[in-house]
Amino acid sequence: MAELPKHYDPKAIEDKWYSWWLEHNSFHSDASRGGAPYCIVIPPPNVTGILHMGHALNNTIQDVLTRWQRMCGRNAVWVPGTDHAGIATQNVVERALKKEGKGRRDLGREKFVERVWQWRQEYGGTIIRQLKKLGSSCDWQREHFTMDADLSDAVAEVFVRLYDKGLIYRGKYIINWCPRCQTALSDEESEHQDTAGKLYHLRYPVSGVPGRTHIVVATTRPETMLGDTAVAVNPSDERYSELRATGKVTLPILNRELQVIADDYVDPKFGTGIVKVTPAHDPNDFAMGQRHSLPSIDVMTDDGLMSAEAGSYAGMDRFACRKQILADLEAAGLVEKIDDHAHAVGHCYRCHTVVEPRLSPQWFVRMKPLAAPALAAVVEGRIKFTPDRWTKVYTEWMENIRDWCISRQIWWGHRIPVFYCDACGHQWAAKGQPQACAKCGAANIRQDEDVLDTWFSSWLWPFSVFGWPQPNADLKFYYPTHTLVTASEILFFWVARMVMAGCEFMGDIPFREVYIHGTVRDDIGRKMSKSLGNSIDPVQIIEKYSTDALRFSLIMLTATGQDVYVNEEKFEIGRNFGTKIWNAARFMQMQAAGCPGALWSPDSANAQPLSADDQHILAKLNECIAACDDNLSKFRFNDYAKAVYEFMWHQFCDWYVEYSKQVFYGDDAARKAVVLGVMHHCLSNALRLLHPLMPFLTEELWWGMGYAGANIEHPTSNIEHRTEEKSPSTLDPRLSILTAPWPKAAPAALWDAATVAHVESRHELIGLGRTLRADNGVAPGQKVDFFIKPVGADAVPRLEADRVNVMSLLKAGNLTIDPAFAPAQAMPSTLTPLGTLFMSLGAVDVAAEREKLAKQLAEIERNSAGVEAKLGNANFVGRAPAAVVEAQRKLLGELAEKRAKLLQMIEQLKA
RNA sequence: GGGCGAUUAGCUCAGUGGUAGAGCACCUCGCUUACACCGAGGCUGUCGCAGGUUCAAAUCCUGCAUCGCCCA
Repeated sequence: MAELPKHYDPKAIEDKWYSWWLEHNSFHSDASRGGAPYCIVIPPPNVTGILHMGHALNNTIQDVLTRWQRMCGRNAVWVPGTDHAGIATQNVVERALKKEGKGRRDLGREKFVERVWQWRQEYGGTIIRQLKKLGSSCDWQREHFTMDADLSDAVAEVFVRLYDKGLIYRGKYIINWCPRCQTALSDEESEHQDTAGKLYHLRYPVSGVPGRTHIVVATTRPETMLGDTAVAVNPSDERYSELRATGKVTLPILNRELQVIADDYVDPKFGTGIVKVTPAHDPNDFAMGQRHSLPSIDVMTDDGLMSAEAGSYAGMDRFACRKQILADLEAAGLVEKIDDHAHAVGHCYRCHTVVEPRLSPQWFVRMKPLAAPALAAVVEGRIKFTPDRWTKVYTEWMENIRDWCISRQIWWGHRIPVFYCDACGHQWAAKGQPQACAKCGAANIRQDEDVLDTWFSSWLWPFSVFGWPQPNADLKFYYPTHTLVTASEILFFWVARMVMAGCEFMGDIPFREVYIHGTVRDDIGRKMSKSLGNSIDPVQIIEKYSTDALRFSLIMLTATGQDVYVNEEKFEIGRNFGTKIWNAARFMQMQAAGCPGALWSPDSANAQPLSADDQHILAKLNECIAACDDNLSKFRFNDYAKAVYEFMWHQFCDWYVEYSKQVFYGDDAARKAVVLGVMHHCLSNALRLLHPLMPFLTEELWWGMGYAGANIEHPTSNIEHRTEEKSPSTLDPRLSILTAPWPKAAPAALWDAATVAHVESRHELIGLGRTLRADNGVAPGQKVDFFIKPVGADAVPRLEADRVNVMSLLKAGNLTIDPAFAPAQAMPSTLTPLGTLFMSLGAVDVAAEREKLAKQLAEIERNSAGVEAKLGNANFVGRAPAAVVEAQRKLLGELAEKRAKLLQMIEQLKA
């Protein structure tokens, strides 16, 4: 039996187990296996993406849930895949083309799309490889891509259905235009950023109103004035009644006459109460334009330059034009003033270029009818959000839903399945490639040039991955899925729309619960981003600290639904914990040689009596199991992680392993077998509890400690570590910890509550004794004598039973337990729940000891006074619950007792 | 402008009505035969501010401040 290295070395081990799992397709779920399904579909990462901390957190959580449910016996599946990220991917390939001196139009649509596919074959697998590195137990046999044939079929099916239902329409509306990507964006894809801009107050010349030479309008985008077709005032605003009646307003520079309209939209209290109206470049102005039949003049081109409509500014960049127009207006004395003005400016979510609100013909989905059932699903509680506050965000968005612009002027994506007949003008939507007009039969047809928003395929993900629209067993078994795990950023983009699609096309919700986790930030709270250079690469963390460490640390730090602040050193938490467990296992392995024969197990509980410490650790294990179940079911992942950490590190290693040394270093073979058996029981349970978080270390030890046998409660005594020297390919995959049963609470008959409480008190006594040592400068290795004056005679037997433990952990040379003990000389002492503890020292600093005790006495008297005041308050005694009053009375009694003892101890110091 | 969240130990955060907690950092001591990626001990808080409800408030209510996010 080779001794294990002191430090756990994850490198070889993590790759080894992941390959082993893959080799046996261990993550695969089959509907035909039946059972209770548990299903998660991954938020498909962008195919151009590389793993960042947000992914690491998101996918660790999904993996924790999947592994947990799998161990609980559910038929669990986690469906992975990527989305085709239309704009982002097209951008990447266009950039590559540019290096060759070419543009996409040089290639033509067909060749370009081919080129994108080629790119995806070569580079599109990065994020998937990284998800594997993260230990994700995805069913890789079910990996999907939104551009795959079957998922594309689902997209076409959905489009045609909505089109035929009249829920898809094409029209000219104000949309968000990205001049760099040269495509329309949905409202959600335009990210508003607070920008310190200017509010320009411009004078427009007026004639026909006595005493008025001009009006003043304010705008943040002066270049759009070239598209003004009116000015507007509030109908109730008397200041401008004359202007409306007889005034003529002229647009400066272009000298176009502007209509003067009255509209309730105008706020008379804002600015001068008069606004310029540019129907082609502002959504509100567009609406006013519709109401007043105003002409719309688009003064820009697709690439953000000024168009021919901009007169002499034609061909200028929009921001250069802004400067020039201001200069020209200034020269003409038409700038009244310029104020600083903070406002939110839309930016393209893919390239961060300033978005231009612009009139453009696009395809839209009518959302109101789709939103109604999706809203009801959440309001009626069929879908639950965690944290709950997102419910409100969701419902408010649904209630104020706006139509969804789904067309994009790019080539990479699902082409809109709408066809036009040049012969008869018929327009229709169809799946596949029709050869002739559906109406007149003419062959002269063409397909719409635009492609669909990527989210138009993602919103179908929870059922398209199961083969919809083809009816099949998978769809029936796995849908609705169970849990959706995502960050808040895509609540509207994706989550809300999936609910709509599920309700519309499946007639049922897509998932039952949505867990929304926080954003990963750097340690001063900034979002991690490449441009800030503050991102921590999870792959590098894995290299340095291991996957298990990354996962554990990340989860440990993530309070439910709150943002996570990370810096590199925080990943030491997970690494150190892994090493701690590794060494505990190593310790057990070392003791195993001295313990031949049958070990204790819960089934053989009657064969050997359990000591107080055995009972205590078993009770703690039970608490830990309960805490894990409770916290996991409430998405409190950090509390789940803490529960295992606390049990393994503090209860198991700090106390139980320390106590056990006295047994192992002695010669009571029966006791050894009990203690080692209890340890195996604890470790085998803890490994299983920890497996969802640290899949690799736990699998390694599962086999290494011999738990992977048929009966995990009876590990063989010849524990053998199967590390590098044994190829896992010889191992039976059915025995993997992956499907080992999730721990269940043990029968409470294994321990006695009073005994467990006593052990807690003993822990406290030992802690206080160690403080005595430290306070009095006793070196850690030095043995000193201790004396306990127990609280009562009945405590004596228990303390006698504790003698070995107390002596070893206090490094006591001698321990005297005596209810009548009175120190013959000055001794440092302290009150413990089990009695007064004295420490023998040659020379005692009486003054210091007295000062310490006096401090304690003062504290107790202060507390007593507080409690007495409470109990003296008739209102408290009368109105507080009886149990609370009783507790205070008891407390007062205890304080009085302590006080008496302290006084006695101070008295004894004088001796 | 509207909404949401945060404000507790130097840092990151738990704690939702009954005598303030964890991890990390820091300080002291110790390489004791599982582990220095360790062990033992210690220090640190008028729980953002101001009112209110209550016998009792970090916790509930109101207002304010600061920071962050979302939506206009």
